[in-house]
Amino acid sequence: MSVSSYNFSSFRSGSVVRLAADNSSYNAACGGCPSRHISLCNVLSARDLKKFSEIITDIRKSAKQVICAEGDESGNIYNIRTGAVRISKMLSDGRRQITGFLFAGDFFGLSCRNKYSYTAEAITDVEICSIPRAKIIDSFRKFPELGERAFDMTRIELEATHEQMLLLGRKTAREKLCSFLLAIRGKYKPLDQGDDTIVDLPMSRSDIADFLGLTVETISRQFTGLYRLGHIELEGFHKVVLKDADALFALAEGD
Amino acid sequence: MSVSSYNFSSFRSGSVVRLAADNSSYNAACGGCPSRHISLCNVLSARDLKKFSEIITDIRKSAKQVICAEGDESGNIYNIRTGAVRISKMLSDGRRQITGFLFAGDFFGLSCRNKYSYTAEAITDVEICSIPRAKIIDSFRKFPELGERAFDMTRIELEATHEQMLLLGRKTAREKLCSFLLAIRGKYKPLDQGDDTIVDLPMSRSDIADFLGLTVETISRQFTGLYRLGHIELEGFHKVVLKDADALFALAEGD
DNA sequence: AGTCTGCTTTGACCGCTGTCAAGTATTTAT
DNA sequence: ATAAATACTTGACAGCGGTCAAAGCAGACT
Repeated sequence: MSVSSYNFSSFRSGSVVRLAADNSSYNAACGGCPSRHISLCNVLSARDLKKFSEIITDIRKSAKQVICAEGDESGNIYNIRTGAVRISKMLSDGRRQITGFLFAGDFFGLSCRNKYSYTAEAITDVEICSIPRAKIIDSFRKFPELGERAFDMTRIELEATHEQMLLLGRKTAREKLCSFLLAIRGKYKPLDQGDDTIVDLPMSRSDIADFLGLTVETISRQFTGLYRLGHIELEGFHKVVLKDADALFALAEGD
Repeated sequence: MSVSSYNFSSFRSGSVVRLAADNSSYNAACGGCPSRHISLCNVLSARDLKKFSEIITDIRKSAKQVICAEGDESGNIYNIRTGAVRISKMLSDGRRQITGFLFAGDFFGLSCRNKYSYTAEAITDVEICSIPRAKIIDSFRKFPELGERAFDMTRIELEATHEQMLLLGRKTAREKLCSFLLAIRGKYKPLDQGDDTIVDLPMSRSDIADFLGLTVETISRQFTGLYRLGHIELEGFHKVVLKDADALFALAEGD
């Protein structure tokens, strides 16, 4: 089964993705996990995974539900099996910054001490697994390769946030949207159709705005602008066809 | 010897901070290190530190010199012993985003794979130690507490970048500058003088602008604005007296 | 099917911050 | 010390993106 079977277009329907059990003896919680091969835990042997799975709780949330809230006691870390999640921070007057969109295989909740420093909400229906913080930190000691993998993933995330800071601080609205479309495309490598690439956007315009430091109206105008230039086409609100990725790439950095 | 002895006001002169050797038998490279107690390596025992110090090279750079450049092969990670460093990324047309200011005890260069994804430059004269990537990753395995400490520091940095994304995407110019002044104050806990707090800013106005996603002119106008409100006073370009930290705090979040 | 509700698009206008330019202060070099 | 270069401040003006308002669209629920 290939990775692309799990790109996020596959769960937009909200239906539950359930793999047929394979022939291994994994604990049910992890054995059938559709994101296992791209998750934190993919470094564990079958034997270690079974042990590891004992500390895991399965959770499902439907779209728009809160998974954890800024300020809550950060008792658990969460790993996404299917679906899309947004991570956000708010100012007291309601201004919101989305700091990341997370998908199958991504985890969150580790970069906090006592309290979550951000809110995580389900964008689509999601399946996630929850792991007590104290226990996963134990696991990092028990299974050093797991700790290394978590560290690696954290470093990759840190690099991505640096790129996003460049975007937020220095790019124009058009550059921001082009960068975003390409980043989403790159991250989930959706199927190519001819020369065009179709990108699924499970999040709303307002989510995109709050991710890029813009308003909904500006996002909408930029989508229209790119359409008029012939670089994209819109199929409903949540699908974008990239007609000319090279042009988008050029626009993304102001060249 | 307290941490505050090493707050960054102490090296603004550019003079070399050198501690009297203590009575231990540390290797010279690390034994006299003025940032040892706040650095990565502070978790190592005297014995382990001695071993660890064998892979370290001391480096000095004077202000404005490049330590490593975006795109260079990322062979080393760097730890700051004294001085201030700026980390930045650039767009092809020269627009720059500073993603962080680093000081004694901070390290950089780990969150990259083959190439550095950012440029690091000395703001003041600096003393840094350089450690080959491959060897420090080895050390993480040999001294697990060192790896955990690096992981912890990386997670703290990641949380800070989330806060900075909120600032870049959603705060006004005034809110950005107030947040910045308070963050610098909080980070280095400089000496209080009466009720006022004096904050040292080794970086230029243009560095501050590129850190906050603004222009030099806007930074300058905001400094003047805060001065006219009576919340700060300027002592030369590189010292700010916070006359009313509470007011700044309120302004930092738009309350 | 039809209505409702929330999401998205579009338009008109405004204001914050950027741009350009000139003048002042500070640092560096001689 | 003096001169030159660099850094900072201030002013006038412009424009990008925000705000406010209204209309179009799509999915949800009877």
